[in-house]
Amino acid sequence: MEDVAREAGVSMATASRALNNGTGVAEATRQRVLAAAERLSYVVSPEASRLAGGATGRVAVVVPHISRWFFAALLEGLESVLRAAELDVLLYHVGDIDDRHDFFHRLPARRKVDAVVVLAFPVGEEEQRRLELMGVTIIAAGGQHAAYPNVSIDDETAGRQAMDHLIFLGHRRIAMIAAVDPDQPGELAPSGRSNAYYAALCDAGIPIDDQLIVTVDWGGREGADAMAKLLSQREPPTAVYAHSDEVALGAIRTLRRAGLRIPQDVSVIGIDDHPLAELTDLTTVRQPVRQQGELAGRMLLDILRGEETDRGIVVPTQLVIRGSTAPPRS
Amino acid sequence: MEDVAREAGVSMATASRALNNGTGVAEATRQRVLAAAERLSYVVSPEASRLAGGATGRVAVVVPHISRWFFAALLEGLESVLRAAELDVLLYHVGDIDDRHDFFHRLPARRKVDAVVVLAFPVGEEEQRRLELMGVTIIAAGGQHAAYPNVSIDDETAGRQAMDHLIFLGHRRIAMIAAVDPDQPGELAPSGRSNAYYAALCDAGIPIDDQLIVTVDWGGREGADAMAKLLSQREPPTAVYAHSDEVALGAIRTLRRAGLRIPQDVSVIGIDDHPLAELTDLTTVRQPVRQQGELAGRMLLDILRGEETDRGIVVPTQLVIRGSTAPPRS
DNA sequence: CCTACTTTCGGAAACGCTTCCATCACTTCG
DNA sequence: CGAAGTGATGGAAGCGTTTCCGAAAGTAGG
Repeated sequence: MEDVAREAGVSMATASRALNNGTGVAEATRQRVLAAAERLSYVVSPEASRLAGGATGRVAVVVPHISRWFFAALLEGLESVLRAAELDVLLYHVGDIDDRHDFFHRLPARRKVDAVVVLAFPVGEEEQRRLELMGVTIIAAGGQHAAYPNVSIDDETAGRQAMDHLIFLGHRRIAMIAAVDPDQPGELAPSGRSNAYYAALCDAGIPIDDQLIVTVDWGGREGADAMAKLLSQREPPTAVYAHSDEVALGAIRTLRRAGLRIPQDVSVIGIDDHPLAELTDLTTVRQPVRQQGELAGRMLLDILRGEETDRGIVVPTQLVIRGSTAPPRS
Repeated sequence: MEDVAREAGVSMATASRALNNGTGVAEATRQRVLAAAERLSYVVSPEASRLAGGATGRVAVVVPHISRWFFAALLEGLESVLRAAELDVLLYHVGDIDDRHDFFHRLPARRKVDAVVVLAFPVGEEEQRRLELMGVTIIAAGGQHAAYPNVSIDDETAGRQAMDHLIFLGHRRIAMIAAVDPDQPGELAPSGRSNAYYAALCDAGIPIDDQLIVTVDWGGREGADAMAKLLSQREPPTAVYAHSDEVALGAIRTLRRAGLRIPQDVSVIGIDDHPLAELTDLTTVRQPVRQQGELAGRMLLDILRGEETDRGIVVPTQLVIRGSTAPPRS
């Protein structure tokens, strides 16, 4: 930086101010400094900057399951805008509850980041307070947490879109395969996707049959198992509403093995619009995942800059009708 | 740290040495310092440490496509061991060639990491030299780059396992859908998976028909298109060897739409053993993806510690026979 | 008992930046 | 025309470590 200052003919103090968009620097001077920095292809040392009281230029992203498409896509979107803003992304995978505790226990002590973005999993009150107390910004994406700024879909609306489609087609015996994340207890409160099931059925005047509701751990194989359970009943459903595409795909596999045709014998609908949903001709409710990541990134940028911003964005979902749903055989 | 030094009754210099496993510190003194640090729950400031010449405790992971299962799984494995070793993971998504150039252009200037792990994509000679020159360790995972330490599968062997299975079943008219990454040109050299096709056919005395080879961009939809192209020929194949499961899944979708049954009319085999391969009953060649990430992490740790280590691990692949392959109709 | 080493440890100088405070050249108003 | 602002700039003190170098203390050999 010394070189830059000299090149621009100013002091280090001024150079620093210019580089950090600080106030009290004549526009002309700033341009001169910026030009000099460019010429010398200079970049501030984050270490020194942070040490001297500046920002780290780093944000931590906490994600429960990297290898699941949903999280990866969210991450991809987030990373793209963060990187464009010259921020570095620190990745933290918190698989189970222990990891999670560990993360929230450690990070604060080190103060390595300016902010943390939590991808689609609940953060306890205490954990949140702990972070906020030390001035780390925190935002969420892909899950609804009224507690802090976040962007997500409206799970209940998405669920309704799926359920209403099934009901509109004429189905009355509709099963639900609810998925929960085994590693992330806490949000066991009734999820929006489940509520949608009850509400839709209620509005349509269809009685609720507990037998038609199966709750499993999140995943394709689990979805397959759930479907098997559903098929073992006296009066199997004519349609299945799965909380996610992966689960739906699992259900379809079981149905196929059972010799049932889709959608002639049983209709199946999922949520997410996983890339493979298109390939497998699965009807689903699309949510713009990458976009949620991007929006979260922009929101974070705004907050970091101290600008006003929406503290709760809900992105729309949309029914995508493909070949896995049809009216029930009459 | 000052507090710790005082608490232990030594100077800061000694405290620092003790904390960093440096030499020239009496064992008793070291224990005293460590105890004091523990008592005060002290952790070194990474910023200050780095600024003064220590290591950053950070490693950059460069990945071309976060949201593809393969890369995400690799990343997950890598992250797990790196994190266990107290290293932080900086994530860099380099989508296209520009990003990539940008990355290699910028990172060195910042010196923010101790090492960089390149996930499954080629790095140019010059780029490599640039990194090595400045003392950043570099290793690769998920792709074969003899240039530096790496862990991967043997693509040719994997391809042979797939092809040999098809040939063993009696297929002679076998198509190949080769996949290339549109964003990462450079490795256009014949891939191991393609070589396997030629070699297997050659060994079996089956003539090669160029019409049966289609090269497409990587992806399910592209696989579907490729299959359509294959089906538009006078004499379509009885089996399809796809370079990856996603491509295979795309091919299957086209086959289904064309009213062809799998595996009775056409056999399809992929490579990777994507989680959805199991759900869709796709025969494939499994490669341990997460494990490759973990091995790469360990290898990096060894190198960083200055220990001897294998500089080229090849993990085995394995044929997984499911329902998408069968002998051809005679 | 003295000299020449070998260990162990403390002093202090970086490391590259931010920011408080003082300085200085102008404006502006009475 | 002078006093009181106002905005731009420079000087210098940290920020929390690591590491070079010299000093002190202990060991061994002569």
